[in-house]
Parts: sequence; C-alpha cells; structure tokens
Amino acid sequence: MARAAETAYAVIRAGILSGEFERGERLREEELAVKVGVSRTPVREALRRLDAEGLVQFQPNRGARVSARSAQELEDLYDLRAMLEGYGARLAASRASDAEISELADLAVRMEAVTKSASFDVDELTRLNGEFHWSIVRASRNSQLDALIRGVIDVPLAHHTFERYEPERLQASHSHHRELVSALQAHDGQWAEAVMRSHILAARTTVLNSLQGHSDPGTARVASGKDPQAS
Amino acid sequence: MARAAETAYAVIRAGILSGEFERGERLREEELAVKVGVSRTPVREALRRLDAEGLVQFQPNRGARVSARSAQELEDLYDLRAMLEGYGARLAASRASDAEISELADLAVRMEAVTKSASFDVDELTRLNGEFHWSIVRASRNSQLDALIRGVIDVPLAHHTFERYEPERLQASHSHHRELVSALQAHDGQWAEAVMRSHILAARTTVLNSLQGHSDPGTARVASGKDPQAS
DNA sequence: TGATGGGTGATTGCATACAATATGCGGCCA
DNA sequence: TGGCCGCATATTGTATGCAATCACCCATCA
Repeated sequence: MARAAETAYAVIRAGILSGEFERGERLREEELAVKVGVSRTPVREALRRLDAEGLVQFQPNRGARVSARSAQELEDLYDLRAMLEGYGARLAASRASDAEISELADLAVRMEAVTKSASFDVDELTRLNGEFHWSIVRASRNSQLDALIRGVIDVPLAHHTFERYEPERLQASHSHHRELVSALQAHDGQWAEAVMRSHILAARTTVLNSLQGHSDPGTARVASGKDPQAS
Repeated sequence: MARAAETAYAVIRAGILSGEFERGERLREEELAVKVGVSRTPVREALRRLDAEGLVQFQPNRGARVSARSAQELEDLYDLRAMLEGYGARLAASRASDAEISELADLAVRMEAVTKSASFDVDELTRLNGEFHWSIVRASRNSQLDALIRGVIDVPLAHHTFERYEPERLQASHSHHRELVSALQAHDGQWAEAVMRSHILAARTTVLNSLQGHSDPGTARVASGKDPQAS
C-alpha cells in the first residue's frame, strides 16, 4: 500500500457512506488503524480531512464521531444541492459537447437496462447514477462547482443507502434523466435547470419521508444491500 | 497553547490569506513547525484540513503548496458565491428577525464611518464587512449554507488583500450594503437576492481587473497593508 | 440513599525516530 | 560537449512512545 493516509481516508469514508459506521458512532483511532492495517498517524490525518468535509466531527480530547445530520440539515442540504446542480445543468446546456451529451444519453439507457434486468444490481445502478450526475457537473465547465459539490453530495447518499426500493420513484428518476438529456440536446439551459431541480427536490422528499419511516435507519436497512441513489 | 493542531491551522491559514505565503509557494513542514512552535505532527494535520478546504494542495511525497488559482477559477468561484450568497439573502429577507436587520443596518453605518474617518483603518473595514456578510448567511437559517460558503469565501479574500484602494468602488459597495438592508427590511427576497448578486459580481470584476493589473500580486501589494474586502 | 471525590483504565494529542521518496549535483561515458 | 546514471541530501510519510485528558467506577460521607 503506497500511501497509507490515502487508504485510510478511502476506507473510513466508505465505511461512513455505506452505513457500516452508524451516525453518531464514535470512531476510535486505534481500532480504525488496525482495521485499515496502518498506524494511528495516517488515520488521524484521514479523520482531519473528513472533519473538514463535514463527514465526521471532532471534540477535543474526545475523538471523532460520525456526524449525525438532523432532518432539518438534510433539507437544507438538498435545497443547496438543487441549486448547485441546477446551476451546473444550466451551464452544461450551453457548454456540453455532443460527445458528452451522447455519453449521458448512454448512461441513462444503461440505468434503465439495469433496472429491468432480472439480476437487479443496486450497486451498479448507484454507480451509474453517480457518474451521470458528475458528468453533468463536469460539463458545466465550472471548475469550482465540482469541488463544492463533492463535499456536499455524498452525505445524502448515505441516507439513500437506507432507503427502501420504490419502483415508481425509480421510474420517475429515469424519466428525469431522459428529460435532462433532451434539455441538454436542445441546449436549453432553463429547461435543464428546471428538470434538475425537480429531480433533486423529488429525491429530497423521498429521503425525508424514509427518514420518518424508521427512526433508526442504521439498523433498518434491507437485507439485499444498498439501495440506489434515487435522484 | 492548549491545542497545537488548532494553533497550527490558524497560523498557516492566516499566513496564506494575508499573503505572507505567496500563491504556489511550497510549504515545508519543518519550517512551519518551527514557526508555530510545535512539532510536525499537528502541522501535518492542519495541512490536511487546509487541503480539504482547497487552500493548499498536496502532491505525494512532494509536500504542500499554497494553491494558486487561475483567473478562470476565480471567475467560477465568484459565480458560485454570487449564487450562494444571493440565495442566502433571499432566505434572510423572509427569515431575519428585526434585531438581526438592525444589526446589519448598524454594521453598514459603521463601515461608512470607518471609510470617512481620518485614520482610515482597512483591517477594521474588512472585519466589519466580513461580519455583515456572515450575518446575512446566518440569518438565512440554512445551516448547510454556512458550512458551504465558509470553504469558498475566504479564498477570494486573499486576493482582495492585494487589491488597490478605489474610492468609487468603495462607495458603490456601501451603497449595496444600504440597499441590502432596505430589501431585508421590506422582506423582499427577490430584491435582496438581486442586490447581493450585483454586489458580488461587481466585486468579481474588480478582483479580476486587479489581477490583470499586476502579474505577480504577491509582491505588488501596497505598503500600507491589507485592503478591505470590497464586496 | 444519594451525592461527591479520587483513582484507574482507556483514548487522544503531541513529539520524535526512522523509513521511503524526490531533488540536485557531479562524474562518467559516448 | 552533451546527456545519463548514481549517489548525497533534503523532505515527506509512517510508526511508536509518552504525556495529557477524559470517562467510569467505587468508596466514602452526609
């Protein structure tokens, strides 16, 4: 392992986002170090980075905890995400190349294929969806938007993980993806922005409802594994 | 010094924002450790945090550098800032308490007083202006907006530091502040948002122009010290 | 019985030693 | 003379040891 600190960062972050570490859970450095297979020093560096990203919170002399977001904070986060990704979509409508747009169209098709497939693979769907969203951000050609969203986006993902699978919701999501591609093909920024906003605000409602559904999402996730990021 | 890592973080960050460390400059850990008066360990932790915030960049085995932003990146950053703070102002228009609005009015008055004062104190003006902007963000009652802007805002500030003092620009800025207070008093979200956007996009132009003015801003700052953040 | 204080184990915070890696320079060879 | 290889030095990356701090438990006392 060439760079222990990087490995530690990746492992801990994945652990938080996958739900392995529950919200509010104390993260002990020695334990993480053993788990990752490095010493405490790179673990501490990883935790500092995660702290700056908001995924964990430090209390002096009392270590790090997985930051637990309230429903209010999640709502706020989705509002911002709707605005930021909506802005990205608007820019992308005028700046994306034809190649980028076809790639997005392709991703949308593949996502629907995965959904219809017999061996429904939620991890794959999550991955494709993530790629779809990131491609739009990149196509916006705003270098800072990328960095800004990166620190915000993945957190709600952790909650999607616990969300139940809902066929209608998934259909609506696919529908949004298709419409986004159309808007980009038409180079219609306002349209693209509006669709993206709908897309994310719809996800917001789903996530918040699923939060209310079970008070402790960390233990109530379905046996089949992760659910896709439905946005 | 109770917490070395916190001290190191504050000192290094201040050094970058004040221009003491030039853009692109290599930051050697041992040197910083001596400067701060701690060992390399807390320095490294501080650098990791600053890396996550985008103020420094790591290259494996080659240490940290003060991240140098291009004109394009600055433009992108100001676009985002206009959007985010504009959104904050819109929310604040409906959510700010009367007390908060009077506080803002007071800050605006004090800024103008400082400007007119014989002993023109740019540091004080910068401080007041920062407080003005933060108060609006807080009044938006979006907990995540605060965290998001915090990672974005201070970087342009470093460039303001190098900016030359321009009386007309300052007048326009004061004028924006007054208008913002009026919009908030009227609880007119659209108005507040529009003014805030103008305010920040005007600053964008000023900063970009001043960047063109001297190719190496790090060495061309005026002898009197910092200039205010003119937005 | 409940509160308080001290002791103890666990954990974090920091410093330092050592290993891994890059950079720069000088010599060697074509 | 010019380019390339290898060594020396500087710097980063990681591990470990020790001090500081905290949480918990239990004894003591009102």
